[in-house]
Amino acid sequence: MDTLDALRVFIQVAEAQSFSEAARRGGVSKALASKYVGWLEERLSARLLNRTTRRVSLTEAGTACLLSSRRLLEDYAALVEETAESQRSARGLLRITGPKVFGEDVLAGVVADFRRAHPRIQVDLALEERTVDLIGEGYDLAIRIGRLTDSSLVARRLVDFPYLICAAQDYLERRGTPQEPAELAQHDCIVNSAISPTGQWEFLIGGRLTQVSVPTRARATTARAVATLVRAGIGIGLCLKSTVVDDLESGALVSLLAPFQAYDRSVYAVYPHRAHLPAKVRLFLDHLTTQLSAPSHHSAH
Amino acid sequence: MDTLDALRVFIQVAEAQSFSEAARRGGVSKALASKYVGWLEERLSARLLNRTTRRVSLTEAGTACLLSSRRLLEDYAALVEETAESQRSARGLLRITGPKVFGEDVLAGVVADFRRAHPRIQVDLALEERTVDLIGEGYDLAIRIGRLTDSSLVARRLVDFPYLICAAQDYLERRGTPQEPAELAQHDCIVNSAISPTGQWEFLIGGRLTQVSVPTRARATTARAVATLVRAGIGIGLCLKSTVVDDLESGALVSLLAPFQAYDRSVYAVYPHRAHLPAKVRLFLDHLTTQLSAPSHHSAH
DNA sequence: ACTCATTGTCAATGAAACGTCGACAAAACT
DNA sequence: AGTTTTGTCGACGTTTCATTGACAATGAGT
Repeated sequence: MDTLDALRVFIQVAEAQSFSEAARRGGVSKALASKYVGWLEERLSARLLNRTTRRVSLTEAGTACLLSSRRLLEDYAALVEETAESQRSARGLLRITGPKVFGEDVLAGVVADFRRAHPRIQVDLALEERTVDLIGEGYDLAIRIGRLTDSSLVARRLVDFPYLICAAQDYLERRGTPQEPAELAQHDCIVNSAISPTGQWEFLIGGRLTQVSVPTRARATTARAVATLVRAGIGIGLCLKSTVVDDLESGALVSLLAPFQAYDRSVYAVYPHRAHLPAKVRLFLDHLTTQLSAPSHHSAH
Repeated sequence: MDTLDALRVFIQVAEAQSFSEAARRGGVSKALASKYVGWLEERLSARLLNRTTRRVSLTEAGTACLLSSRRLLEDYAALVEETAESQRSARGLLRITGPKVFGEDVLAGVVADFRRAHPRIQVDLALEERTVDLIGEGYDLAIRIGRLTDSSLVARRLVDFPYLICAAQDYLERRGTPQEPAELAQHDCIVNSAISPTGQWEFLIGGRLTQVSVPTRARATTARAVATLVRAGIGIGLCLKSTVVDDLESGALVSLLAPFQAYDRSVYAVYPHRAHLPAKVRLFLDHLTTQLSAPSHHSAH
């Protein structure tokens, strides 16, 4: 028995001066209208309407209640509207957190674009390596790269970053082709320091994810730089697929150790809950998705 | 599922920053608190609280909603208080209707007394012979004399006015004692024009209420005047018992036709409903009861 | 005065919630 | 690693819901 519904019915009855008429207008049975008013009267310990079978009139308490009720319902409507507005409107502060490198290389650009499209949404982009507590620190969205730990949060995969172990054809002719990760120890490797700061590569060996230390011949901080070094025949590199796909087709580069290859990163957007996503978050997610599927951004990281 | 209850729970959860804590304070199960908030969110199509199993924090929509909710609940409390006040307080306008003669003789005095006791209650005393429509015309109370027609209204008997057919001892010695109402035709009768304007008396004959026309020797407008005429031996009169009780004891007057006697009037207070009687009405009813049981008023009518 | 339609309420009834319990996974603390 | 506490979910028995039809009271139209 909802108090607000009861007030609504009471107002309608008072205005129509009739239970039957009010019931017809309000789409309820007259018995229910009677019950609602009776319930309200019981709750307020006051008779609101005097009624015979033919006539309905307000008591003094009813008159007072009628005025207050109208105001109260208006206030409630305002509450609903206000809440819906802050839910629906493309404004307010959008707090995003993400890893530093990806943030600087990609997110910053996306955010700048987004702000042009939605100038009334303030964006607060916090780039930190640690995994922040979304809810505890009040973030709307986190960008995470790699595999996610289970949690009560919702993750949406934005874009995949498939990697391949590659080497130039002439390098392999000179040094041979490794058949297992362990054989990399006899090779020269080119390490992307952004994703392998410790000089280790991830492999799937015997069904287990294993870190393998590789001899670092060269380092680079971007996927494109690594690809360039690999093409030059300096060594074997863990390459972002999109940067070397043409070389693989032409045969200049060769993919190695495919069965063991495990380093596949994806970019996830993580947010607190799926239902009733605020407009500002939804808009940014859409923006992020379209921007990241555009190939122009694949070069980074 | 009461919207206001849901808002209350939501506020408590937001303030306690915890469902469990809020549930403990509010005396509900934590499962229910969770449901209330969920229901509210569904209703507002907005997530109000972000929550993990350990932390609860307000969303932007939740912040907006929290402020509005507090105001709304305060307004509702004010509504309840206001209504209760207009119900409970000894003030406002009290509209009373009643018959003219009784009103002038008795009610006016009672009302004057009442106004001294409760100066903040305005009394509107409408004296009309017709039976007014309490509810249609917005009266709080009607004073009715005699038998009441059945209705949806509530009647409270305030005081009885028992009547007796009486004659003086010496009149009966001269003219004989009637044994049946029909024999009154051979007698002289004294009629109270206030209660028998057509010169008819009411008798119970053979179990049926019957109007009997009596020969009118004299008329008077008050019960006391009738009693005086009867004492003087002018004729037989329908006397208010309280005016002649002393004469009956002394033997100066004799009661006649007691088995047929039917004219017994009572004063009733009639009001729309029993439950939740407003204070002003209840106070006046109490006042009326005590004033009318005081013997000083029995003389009139 | 009599009929007749309409009013507000009540009792009965099947349907749909309500609120609690126990269980569960996630998270924080020891 | 073990333990406690958190928010949520599913299931269950109970309560309340909202409709229906019946009823007395009432007023309008003969």
